[in-house]
Amino acid sequence: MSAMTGRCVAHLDMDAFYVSVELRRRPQLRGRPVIVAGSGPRAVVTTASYEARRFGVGSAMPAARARRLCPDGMFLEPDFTYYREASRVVMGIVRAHLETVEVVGLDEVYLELTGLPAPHAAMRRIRAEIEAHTSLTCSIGIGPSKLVAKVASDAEKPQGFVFLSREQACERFAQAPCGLVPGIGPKTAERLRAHGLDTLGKLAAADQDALAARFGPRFAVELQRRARFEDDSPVSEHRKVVSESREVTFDSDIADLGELERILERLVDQLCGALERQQRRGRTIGIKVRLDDFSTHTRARTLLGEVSSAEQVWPIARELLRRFSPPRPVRLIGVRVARLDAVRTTCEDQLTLVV
DNA sequence: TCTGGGGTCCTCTGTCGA
DNA sequence: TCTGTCGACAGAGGACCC
Repeated sequence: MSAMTGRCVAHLDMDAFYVSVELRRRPQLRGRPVIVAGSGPRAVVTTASYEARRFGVGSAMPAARARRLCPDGMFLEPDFTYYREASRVVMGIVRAHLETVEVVGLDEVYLELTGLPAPHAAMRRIRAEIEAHTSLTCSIGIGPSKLVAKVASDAEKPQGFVFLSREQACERFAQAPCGLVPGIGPKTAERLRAHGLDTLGKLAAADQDALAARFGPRFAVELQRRARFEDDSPVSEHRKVVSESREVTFDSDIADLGELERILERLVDQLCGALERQQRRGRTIGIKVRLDDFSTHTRARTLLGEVSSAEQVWPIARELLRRFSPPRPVRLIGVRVARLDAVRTTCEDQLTLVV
């Protein structure tokens, strides 16, 4: 626990979650390289078992590439209904032990432990209970902030249990690439590398003014704070859902506007059906179009009042598409309703409602 | 061999009214 | 009355996350 502030946060991250859930109902696959990925020509890998990762297979990789890297791998179609149910059980166990939990996706959660008499023991109990009830394992990181806890939980996967102070995190990851830290993605890491900042230690020690000149004053401060593992963001149970969308990538590109309109109308129906079931309404209607050169274009219109029905959304979405008039074949089309009213608030609600 | 789906947040730019 | 500026919004693009 941090001596100065007394703050204590845990990050609990399920190990190869989707694959592990699949292995419960297909135990004969244990020990084999298992890859959860879509089956279409443009599918990507959702999760790979640790055995598959040894072949170089990783999340977000095109499934076609994964098949080449790991031809004997067992490829499974994602079954999100099944994963959501498993997640609900895990999160139920966590909530039974602790009050302040922030669910991030199906397989990870931040926990506020500040004030607990024995936070480490509490986390070991939670982990044991999850494993006993679900046969699923997780990794746990504990630190004085969400940032330290998150990086600590990743450090010794699977089944890790890592406790670090901020200072220990700085020391342990000083030689690590900047992209280790959440919020520094591939693009930013590459830009940093181009300026000689290839490790978190170098970024943490970089000259603030020089950094600001290259990345802008605000982003520079944020980058350096992350490199120094400085973070005081709260574990917040209530996250406002501000938009909802549906999109689809085609197996092959589509140039015909009439066909695009028919597909967009189906997406509008799906989205509006979900919104109406949730009794949610929004003021901004948007479309998204990805062309065959992978450039992404969005068009949006904000209305005076809130809407949710397909009868209201579809004419606007259609007009946005017609006005954009895709100049090249289209590989993805999507529709979005944003500036949603504030009915549903927590991530958990969102996860359970979308089923 | 290209690159999902569903989100959030940030930045830049243009517009408009005070 | 003219001009500049400031803030709020909206739209678009992009980075990032799971």
